Amino acid sequence: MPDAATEPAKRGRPRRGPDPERFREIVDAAAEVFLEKGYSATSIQDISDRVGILKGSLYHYVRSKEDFLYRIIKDVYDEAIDDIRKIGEGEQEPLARLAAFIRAHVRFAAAHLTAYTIQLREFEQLSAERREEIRQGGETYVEALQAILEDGQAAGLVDASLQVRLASIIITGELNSMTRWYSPKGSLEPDQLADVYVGMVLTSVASEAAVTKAGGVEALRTEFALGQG
Amino acid sequence: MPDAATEPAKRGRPRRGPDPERFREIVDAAAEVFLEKGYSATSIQDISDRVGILKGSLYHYVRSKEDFLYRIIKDVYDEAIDDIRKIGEGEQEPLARLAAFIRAHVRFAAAHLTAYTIQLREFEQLSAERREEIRQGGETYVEALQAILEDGQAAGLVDASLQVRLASIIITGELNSMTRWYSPKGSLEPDQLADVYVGMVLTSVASEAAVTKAGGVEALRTEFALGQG
Amino acid sequence: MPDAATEPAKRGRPRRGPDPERFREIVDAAAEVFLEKGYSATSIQDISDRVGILKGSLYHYVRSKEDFLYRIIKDVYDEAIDDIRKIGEGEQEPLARLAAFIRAHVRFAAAHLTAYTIQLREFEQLSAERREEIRQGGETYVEALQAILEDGQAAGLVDASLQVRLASIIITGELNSMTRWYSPKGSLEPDQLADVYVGMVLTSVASEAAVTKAGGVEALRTEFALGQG
Amino acid sequence: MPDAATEPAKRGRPRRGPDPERFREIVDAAAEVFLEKGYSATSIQDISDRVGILKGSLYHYVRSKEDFLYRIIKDVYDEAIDDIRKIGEGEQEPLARLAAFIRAHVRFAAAHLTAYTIQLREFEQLSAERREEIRQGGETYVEALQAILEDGQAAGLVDASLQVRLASIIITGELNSMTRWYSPKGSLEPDQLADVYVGMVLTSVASEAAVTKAGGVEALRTEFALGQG
DNA sequence: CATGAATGAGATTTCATTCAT
DNA sequence: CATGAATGAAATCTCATTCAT
Repeated sequence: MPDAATEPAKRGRPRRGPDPERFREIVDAAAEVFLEKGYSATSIQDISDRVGILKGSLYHYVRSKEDFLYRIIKDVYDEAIDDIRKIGEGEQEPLARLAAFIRAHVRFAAAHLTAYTIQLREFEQLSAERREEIRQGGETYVEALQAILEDGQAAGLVDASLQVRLASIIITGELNSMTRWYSPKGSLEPDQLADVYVGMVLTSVASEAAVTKAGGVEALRTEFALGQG
Repeated sequence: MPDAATEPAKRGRPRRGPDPERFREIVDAAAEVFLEKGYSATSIQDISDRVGILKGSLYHYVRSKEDFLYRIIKDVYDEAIDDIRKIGEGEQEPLARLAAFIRAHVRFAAAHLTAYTIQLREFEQLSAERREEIRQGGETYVEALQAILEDGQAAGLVDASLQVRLASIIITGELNSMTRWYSPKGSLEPDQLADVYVGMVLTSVASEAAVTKAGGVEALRTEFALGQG
Repeated sequence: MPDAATEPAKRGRPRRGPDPERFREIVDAAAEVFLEKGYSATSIQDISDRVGILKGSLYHYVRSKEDFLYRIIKDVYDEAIDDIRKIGEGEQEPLARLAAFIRAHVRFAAAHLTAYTIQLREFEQLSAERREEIRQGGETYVEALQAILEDGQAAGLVDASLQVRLASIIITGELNSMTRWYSPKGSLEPDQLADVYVGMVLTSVASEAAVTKAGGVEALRTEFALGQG
Repeated sequence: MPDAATEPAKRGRPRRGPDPERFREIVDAAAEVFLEKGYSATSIQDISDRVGILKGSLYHYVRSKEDFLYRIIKDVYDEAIDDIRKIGEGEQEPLARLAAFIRAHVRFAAAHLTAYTIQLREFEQLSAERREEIRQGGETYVEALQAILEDGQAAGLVDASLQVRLASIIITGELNSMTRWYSPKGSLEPDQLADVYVGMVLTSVASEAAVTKAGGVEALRTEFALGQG
């Protein structure tokens, strides 16, 4: 995976590549502006203003405006994929795994709020080839969720009549929608938000047996909570 | 609400403005393109190409590109507000009202998929004044939802420990996220989707009492379903 | 031969196409500047200045700077090909055909001096696809010349030991080089120049027999001359 | 001839300038690229890529892009002038001198193909001062040729009715056009090509007397040939 | 010598908008 | 109403050149 596509401005032979810290600084500036104005409505000028550099100078780091978007999205995407893989490696119980999945997602989205939001909003603005390349990343959130729900059904803990694929899509949308309003500057900590999500999602799919086992819906709703932040 | 801004090209002589059908046709074309490419990434050319007209000609119908966006959003927004007002006027029982609210939302979003999606995605691209003007429309979805949930808590049917404001935001996001994947061309009918949403949302907020009353979570999950479409 | 490639700015459906006279005016202006400064050294600004228009306005007529070059070259090329085809349709005698070919070439180059010069100089600046497309035009000057010389050898009028292919290339270069210095503003008429070319080229390839038949080299050198202009 | 302009980076301290071999290497790289893409279409990047160096580094050798062009052209030009001077110093007979001139030209062009081609094509891209400076080099090819032809007419060996100035220009164009197709990689040796040129050019200007003296055109055409290479 | 960051100017192209016909 | 030419501003990108390290 040499990823030559954005290896900033590698044309000829030499080039150790530019200072990676500076590069990150610049990509982060781009991300901020993309978040505020939207990718298409952002000009290269906007980015260079944010960095405090002339617009032409940005092309030291990147070959096109789209490269910025690509970098931002590729990076979160790769990390997100890693994250998914690790989830529930310990947990065997499906509802516990579901809870862990949700919490991981909320934490991740909160930790990479800017980039993750951009990925959700602007993915379609990437060129077809790059969209394809990134999508190959493998298993998606939806698929991972679906697998957990299926395990849950097999274990009798998830409502057997649930349309698992559809539910996964709905839950994913529910979780992702936090990017539309969540701010790290607010008083709501990621883990507190995760507690709420976990409670709502679990009860929205739990089987009768799961509810009973937990001692009722309200009990189930707090069973996997971390408590006050 | 004089709304002169987009009253298509009313200037100078006593003109009744252009053929309203043609106008709708053109605004719909604009909406299609905005949906496909995003507002900022759409050029006036793109729209005129879709209509089969030269770009200069569009200015007979509209005074600026933003007018298209405004028209599209204003129209759905107004209809949506009307819709909300009607909800549950009959229903007195909070969970029934919640179910009705959800169903109405799904139906509405499905019926106005393009415009509603654009409203969600591109609202921020409107000028500050127009955003302001539109927002004055009144009570939002979130507030309406919140009111229902509060009634539910008062009636002991919604989990008393639920953070109602937060839950309303989450549920709204969950419902709105259907615009990211739902297609009227698929085999899933709006009412079928609503059934699923209703089941998941209701159980995600229901109190112990509500569950018991319904005869268990699974029962509650289908209590307000319309059944097969 | 729809030739959509430069059909000026046809994006959507409609478009009868712009005023062809204005288009020609603009392409001619571009040709002038290309001739003076060279294609690569010419900016779109240079062209628009020459036309007396803003640079952006040029994109009404053309989709890229290269389109100008393409138009210029394609047009002369097509006419040149037509020209070649007609040559010597009457003449049966090889040396007469050779003389006619040379005269036609000189007249053509003089008549289309700007465009023909650009074609010779800047052909390589076209994109690979366009070069390919144009080359398909068919038989080239060199091939046409070669055919005439071969006929001449068969008839014993061209030196049998001549390397016909090589001679054709050399003669073509000799003829084309007039674009490097010829000016219609000078006192040398195209037909006078053609007389000189005809005399020099014919004697440079003539067989012993041809010379004898003409009554000597000097006689041969004037045999196909039109005389004073 | 102080020529400080490109005396590679001699400023400030007592420096002998950079390694001349490295300098030549770099200028040669520039020449290659100029030949392939044309001077104006070549970027400093292109050159530095070819050398395998970063573009900023080129400015250790040269003060501007034009300096490369100047170096290349100046060098061939100077050598070419030297070459002309030597021609025919031995030969007294005009046709022999003409043959020697042609052979020398072909050899020279073949030996310095890249630089000579660039000189022909890109001379006009030099600044006015540098063009002037170089032209002062003295007598040009055309003038040298013209002198030979005039001697030939005086000796009765060149067609008396020939417009000598015009013929010189034509022959020069004929010879120079070899740069448009000749390749040292092909099987045609410079001397073989020179044989052909000599034969064609001599018969194209020879007087009746010269032909008779040689024993016919065909004989004249091979009289000064070196034969198979 | 070479690097790599940056500059500043300019190149090509796009695009919303206007307007005479 | 529609056209098509044009505007004027801005957007993306290129590039020769400089310079501290």
